[in-house]
Amino acid sequence: MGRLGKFEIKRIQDATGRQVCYSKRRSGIMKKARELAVLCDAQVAVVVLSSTGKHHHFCSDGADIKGILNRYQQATGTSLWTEQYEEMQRTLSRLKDINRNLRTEIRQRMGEDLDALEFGELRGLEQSVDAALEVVRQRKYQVITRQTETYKRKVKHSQKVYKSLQQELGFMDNPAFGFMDNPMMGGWDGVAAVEMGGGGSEADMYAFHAVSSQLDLHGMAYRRSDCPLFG
Amino acid sequence: MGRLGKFEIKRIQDATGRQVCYSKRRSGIMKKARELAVLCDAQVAVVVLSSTGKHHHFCSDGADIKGILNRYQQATGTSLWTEQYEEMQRTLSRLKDINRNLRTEIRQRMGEDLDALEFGELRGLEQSVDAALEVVRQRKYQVITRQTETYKRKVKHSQKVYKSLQQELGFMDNPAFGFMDNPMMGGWDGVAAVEMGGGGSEADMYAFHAVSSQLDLHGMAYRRSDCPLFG
DNA sequence: ACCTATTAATAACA
DNA sequence: TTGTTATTAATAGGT
Repeated sequence: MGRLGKFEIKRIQDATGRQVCYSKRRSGIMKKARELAVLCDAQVAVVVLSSTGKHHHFCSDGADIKGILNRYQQATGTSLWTEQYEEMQRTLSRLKDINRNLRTEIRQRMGEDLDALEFGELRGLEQSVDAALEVVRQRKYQVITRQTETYKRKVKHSQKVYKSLQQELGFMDNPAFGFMDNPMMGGWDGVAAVEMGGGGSEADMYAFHAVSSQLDLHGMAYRRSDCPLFG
Repeated sequence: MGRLGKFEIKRIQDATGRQVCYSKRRSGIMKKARELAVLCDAQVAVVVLSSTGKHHHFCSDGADIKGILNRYQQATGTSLWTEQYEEMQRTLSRLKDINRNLRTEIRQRMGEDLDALEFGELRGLEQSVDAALEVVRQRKYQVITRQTETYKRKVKHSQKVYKSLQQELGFMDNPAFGFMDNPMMGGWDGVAAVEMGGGGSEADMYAFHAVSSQLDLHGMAYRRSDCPLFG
């Protein structure tokens, strides 16, 4: 159709001509799409992206592109995004399973939900918890020892600095500036006394926050019914 | 176009005529789509769903519908499925965070990775593990006690049955059929001896399988780069 | 499917 | 861009 007899379907070289052709044929195809949809009671979606970055689309009647494409992939089995989606669903439910199991293990290690365990499992759990307790105790004493030694070193250093200062300033013989020896009543033992003594309200101040606070899991559930694709 | 002068664009009532029209116009629009794509160097996607359940689509050059629609939603800001996808991504990474934290807690309760804990946290952990150990021990003894009592009852019952059988058969005075009292050397104490004694290879048979076997988490990582949509 | 009368689309031009 | 027009392309209805 057109003025001249011959007309090849190949990329139009002239940019202007190509642009004009794009405009006219685009409106043409959209019109055809609408006619097809109305005449034949079909759902039609057309998406066009020009090489210059413009975009246009047509979509039959009241439906939206999303809906048509959903029906399309449902009808064809073609996967536009369903595959992705379902793989993620699987990953999600695996993660949730793992989560549940991890929680069960933690509860059991805390002495809860033991009813499901056989005697042998209970025995194993006891041994494991016992061993862990020993390791934690060792670590605690290691930490307290290190802290105490650091403190001792600091005190020693302060003493040293203070004494050399005294010497420099010539106050060596004034007893009012003397440095008290062992100001906290014996370093390690002092801290150990705090740690051991007075089980009660003070002990609660050291509640195991750093770990248990990691358990905020509210709002995590991802239900399939939340997803419009599968509503 | 056609034989008659007038031609309204409205749903064709005759089913056969509608079907014929669908065929012809569908191929027509596909042809137009291809011509538009080639002549004007554009990307064109057409999806048609007939009312009878058939489906057809056209897609320019080498690109696939998925690609064109991706570019389309990128160009327009329209969200065909990106929103869904990103929400799931968020959920996934939340779950993975939670998972990591749960593992950390378990490891700490097993006496591993304690380096990150402050003294106060270590103290809390020790107390928690200690309390759990006590609960597990109690439960173990409860189970062993119940098992032992069940066993005792069974033995008593067997004895009873055996004795009444002896009476019925008139073998009361034959010492060869006497029932041994306490055949396993003292019920509860006997089982307790098994539980307590000989720490070594026997103890490993009761390894804590039921719990630690829940920790198979391989292949869980979901990397964003796995997704062609965002490749 | 194939024809063909007719209308619709559109290439070239303004 | 938009409009006009000569031509070809699409296609309704019939076979």
